[in-house]
Amino acid sequence: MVGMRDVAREAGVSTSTVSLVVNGNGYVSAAMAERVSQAMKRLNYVPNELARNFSRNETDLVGVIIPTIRHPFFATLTASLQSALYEQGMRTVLCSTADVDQDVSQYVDMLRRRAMDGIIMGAHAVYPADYWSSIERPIVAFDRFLGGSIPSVGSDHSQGGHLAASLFAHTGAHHVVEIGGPRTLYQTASGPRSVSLGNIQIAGQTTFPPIRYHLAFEQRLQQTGIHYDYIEIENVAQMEQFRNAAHLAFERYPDLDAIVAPDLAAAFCVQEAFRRGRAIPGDLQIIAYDGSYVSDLAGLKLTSILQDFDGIANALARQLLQAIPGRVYRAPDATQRQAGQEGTGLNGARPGSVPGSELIPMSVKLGESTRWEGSIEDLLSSE
Amino acid sequence: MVGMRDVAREAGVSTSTVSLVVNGNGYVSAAMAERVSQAMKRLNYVPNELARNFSRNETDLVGVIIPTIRHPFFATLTASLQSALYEQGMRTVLCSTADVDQDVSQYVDMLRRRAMDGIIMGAHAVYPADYWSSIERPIVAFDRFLGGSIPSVGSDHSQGGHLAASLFAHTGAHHVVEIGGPRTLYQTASGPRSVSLGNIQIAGQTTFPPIRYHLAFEQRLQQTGIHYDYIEIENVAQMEQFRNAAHLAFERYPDLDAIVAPDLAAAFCVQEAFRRGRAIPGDLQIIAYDGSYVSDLAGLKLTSILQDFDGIANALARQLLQAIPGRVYRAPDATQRQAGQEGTGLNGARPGSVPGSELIPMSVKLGESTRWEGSIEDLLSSE
DNA sequence: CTGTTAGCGCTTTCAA
DNA sequence: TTGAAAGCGCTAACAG
Repeated sequence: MVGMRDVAREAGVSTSTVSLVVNGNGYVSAAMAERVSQAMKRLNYVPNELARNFSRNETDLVGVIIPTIRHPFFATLTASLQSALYEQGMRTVLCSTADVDQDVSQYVDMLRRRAMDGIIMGAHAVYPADYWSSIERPIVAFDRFLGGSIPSVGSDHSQGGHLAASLFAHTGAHHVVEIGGPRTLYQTASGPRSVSLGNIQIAGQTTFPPIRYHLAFEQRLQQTGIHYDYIEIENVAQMEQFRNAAHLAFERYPDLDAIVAPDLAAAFCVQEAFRRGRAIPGDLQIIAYDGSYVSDLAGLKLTSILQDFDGIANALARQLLQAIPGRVYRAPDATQRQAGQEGTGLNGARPGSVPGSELIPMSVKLGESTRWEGSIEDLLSSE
Repeated sequence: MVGMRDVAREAGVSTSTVSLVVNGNGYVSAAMAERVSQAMKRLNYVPNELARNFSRNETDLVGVIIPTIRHPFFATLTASLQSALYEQGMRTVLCSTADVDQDVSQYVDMLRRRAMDGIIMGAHAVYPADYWSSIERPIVAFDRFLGGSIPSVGSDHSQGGHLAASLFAHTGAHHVVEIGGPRTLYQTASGPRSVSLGNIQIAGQTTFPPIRYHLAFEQRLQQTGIHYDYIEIENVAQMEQFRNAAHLAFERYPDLDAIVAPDLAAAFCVQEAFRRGRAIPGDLQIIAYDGSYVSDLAGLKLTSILQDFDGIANALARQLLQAIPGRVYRAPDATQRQAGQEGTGLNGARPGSVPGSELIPMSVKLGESTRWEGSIEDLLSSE
């Protein structure tokens, strides 16, 4: 293997000069640089990144922990993340826990051993807050609060919940069924505390922010007196559960006339509706929550509450880069920033109460599965 | 940072002994091992993987190059790949070219610089064969032939094409429309050679094996005298194109009564059909090719030609590991091997003509979008 | 601007 | 079974 010394010898310079040329940082005269470049070319020199990593004590690798890359939501988010990270000179190590049937700890250990420069944590895990804080390496959480000083980024789900409920409230829904994640995640940041799904309104943070969508949703429905029920999906990584939940919704609540569900579940609901001869949106309205491409495939264009995947990804990348010592976050082009926006943008971001946390605004894309004829602005102004 | 020397000092042994204990390979007395372990615990020692990588000249990282992780097909494949690689002690670096708007060469350079131990190449690239062979580092291709000695793994698409055509032939289709990838990839392994889509039958390899599906499909249809047309998708990474292709199929060929299409396109075809009041499968039959979960979401259960994602992933992982010097491939449990099998398994794998190449058998899952009432065995035995 | 030099933390012969 | 020691290839002071 031809190394720097060889190049240095060939060019008649020292290794440090070669290093400067390769990395293009320090001051090297043009002549010298040229001479070295020629030597590199002659010898077919390829820098050894392992040695470089070892020396710098960095890998430029970021672990992206998610439940499964199969799921369109996480696939879409991961695509945005990979792009945002790439712009910052970082590469993505895929860490989908359900796909490899592994605990999160495997990947955290890689972080500890410095195999990665940081981690974006977007999967469920059972560790107490001090597990995370004791790691003392760059970690940023997606849609969850891990512990004291670990930043968190996620969509503004209270806004999303409010939007969904408003749509139903203004289109004369009577019985809404919501399909969503496990209730065991209904906990406050101050410790595990189970929360009734009844009439209460939570103060403070939940450890699992998407739950705020449910709460806002519920609250808004109650204003209008719409009856609603909840169907729980235990494991987001198992697609079967989305189908089962959809089936259950129709079996258990024959009089339902409105559904909000993660778009995978929403797609199955469409199928159930077709099969049972329920007309959409005349007889039954459906809102897909998340807004991955699946909401476009489901037999008709679903109205959906969109997450701003690129916005989330950029925020995550920024938070992570800021947590890596010696790194600076370079903002992407303005043109790129807007790429994720589709449909109607709403409120600006509001800071969460956890340090470094960010809420990314959501938006609505009206499709064929709801009855609202006007614009979203119309809807909101009539609130 | 506490390193091996510290542990060695604490335990009163040499660093090499500590190394042996950490890696659990050499011969160390139980007492000594225990003493060292205690010391590690006391000092909270965490091995530095960068130093290890540097020393071993390995990273245990594999780059998975695909067009986009957004696409359900590649997401599913990547999930299987990640699992297969994890079992071999390798981690996955996500390299989706369209998501980061980068050329394949960026990732190949990483391979050259030893930032990864190998690459699985599943995206389109324009380089000549000698580009790939000159790299002289572990590379395995998915569904394409790159160059002389680079192994290739992919589904047996001629089988898939034959299956699809047989289904149509036996259910009285008259006008079949096929939606598929770019025709410019219709090249033989012996060099770029464009191939008419007319009546000819190709001898030899195409550089892009999925094309064989088209050829087999066409050939089988001709036996029955079924009229057919082809609609081309230029860029697989752009989902819009799938929708457009679906729309185009109905506009251009109003009398079509059968469609084969990648499942994303198939899903949009269902939507078009609904919108136009075409009854499925009575009036129009649809076969989804690939068989990712999308074929279950599309408003009804689509009949699909399935790729064996786990089978493909295991073969890719095996080929790659065998190409990495000093690595041995350990076969996964029998239970895991079958995980990917769904529907009806068919012919066994047939070796391709390129060294190290493998063809993974495909299968059929009958859904609601075709009219065949019997089993697949019935269908094939009536051939 | 360029060269000298001292590591980075671990693996791996080779001796003892 | 354990220890001593020589790197692995590059970076980054520091000196010139």
